[in-house]
Amino acid sequence: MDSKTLSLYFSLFNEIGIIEQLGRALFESQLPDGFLMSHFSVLNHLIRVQDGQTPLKLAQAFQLPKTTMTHTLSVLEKHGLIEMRPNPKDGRSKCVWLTAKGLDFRNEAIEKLAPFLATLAEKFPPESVNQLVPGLTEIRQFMDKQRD
Amino acid sequence: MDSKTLSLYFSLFNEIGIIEQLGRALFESQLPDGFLMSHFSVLNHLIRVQDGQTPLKLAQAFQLPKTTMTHTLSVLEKHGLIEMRPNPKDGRSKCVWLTAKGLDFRNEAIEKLAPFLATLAEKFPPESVNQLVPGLTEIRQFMDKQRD
DNA sequence: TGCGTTTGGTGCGATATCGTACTATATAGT
DNA sequence: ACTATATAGTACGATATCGCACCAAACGCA
Repeated sequence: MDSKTLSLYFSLFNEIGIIEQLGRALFESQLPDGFLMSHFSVLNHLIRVQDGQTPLKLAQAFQLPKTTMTHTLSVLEKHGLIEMRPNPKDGRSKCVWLTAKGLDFRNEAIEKLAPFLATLAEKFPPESVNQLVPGLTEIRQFMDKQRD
Repeated sequence: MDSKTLSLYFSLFNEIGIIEQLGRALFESQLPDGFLMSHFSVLNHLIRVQDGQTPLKLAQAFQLPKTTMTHTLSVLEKHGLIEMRPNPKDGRSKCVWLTAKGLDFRNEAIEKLAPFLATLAEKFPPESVNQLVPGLTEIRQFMDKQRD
C-alpha cells in the first residue's frame, strides 16, 4: 500500500476519532454532573435492544472488558437507574433491568441533545447524512466481523 | 425535529462511536505493552503538525484538559519518546520535542497497522473511502467551530 | 513601577478503564 | 455420579482521565 493510500485510511479513522471526542464532550456536558457517556450508553442500549440482558452480553455488545461493565452497572444501580436480578436460567449470572428512573434519565438526556442536533441539521440536512451513514455502517460491520 | 430524523443523526454518532472503539482496541493491540492510543496520538501529532509545541497547544488540539496532557507527556518523557525543554518565549511554558526514539515508535506503530488497513482496503477500496472522508471532515470542522 | 488579573503548568483527589486472579456455578466427558 | 474444564461475575491493583486548587510568570493598566 503506497503512502498516499495509507494516509487516506488513516485520515478516515482520524476524522472519526475527533468527531467521537467532540461529540462525547458535548454530550457529557448535557448530562447531570457525575454521569458519563458510558452510563448513558448502557441505558440507551437496554431500551434500543432489550431489557433483562446479562452483564456479559452488555460487555460484549460494547466491546468492553467484563470488569468495566461491572463497574458501570454498579454506578447505575447505586443511582437507581437499573436493577440487577438473579438470572433464573443460570445461577452464576444476573439480569439487568431498567427502572422508571433510568428510562426518564435516558429520555431527558436525549431531549437535551436535541438543540445541538437541530443546529447540525441546518448545516447537514438529513439527505446528506443519509448518504454518509450507510458507508459507516458497512465499515462498522466489517470491523465487527474482523474481531474474531 | 421528528423522531425519525432524530434517530438518523443519532445513528450517525452511534456508528462513529462504535468504529472509534473497535479501531482503538485494534490499534492498541498493536502497540507495545503499556502504551495507549493517547500516547501514539501525541507523537503522531508532533510529526504531522509540528515539533516544539507547548503542552497547552497540544491539549487544545486534542480537546483535552491540561492535566490529562501533563500526565500523557510525563509518560512519553519517562520512556524517552519526547523531550521537554523550557520555552524561550515564555518562562511559564515548555516546549515538547520528539526524540529519535519517539519517531521510531510512531513509525513502527504505523507499520504494524498496515496489515489491517490492507484488509480493510480489499473490502472498501480507496475510491469508496474517498467518498466518505470529505463528509466526515465537514462535520468535524463544523463541530470544531461550535465549541466556542 | 506597582498591582490586580490572566495564563501555563502541575499537585492532588475522585472516578473510569483495564488486566489478572479468584470464586461459584455450569457443562462435558467418562 | 464424578471429575476436569469452561464460564459469569467480582475483588483488587495499576494506569488514565478529569476537575479543582495552587504557584509562578506574564500581562494590563494606572
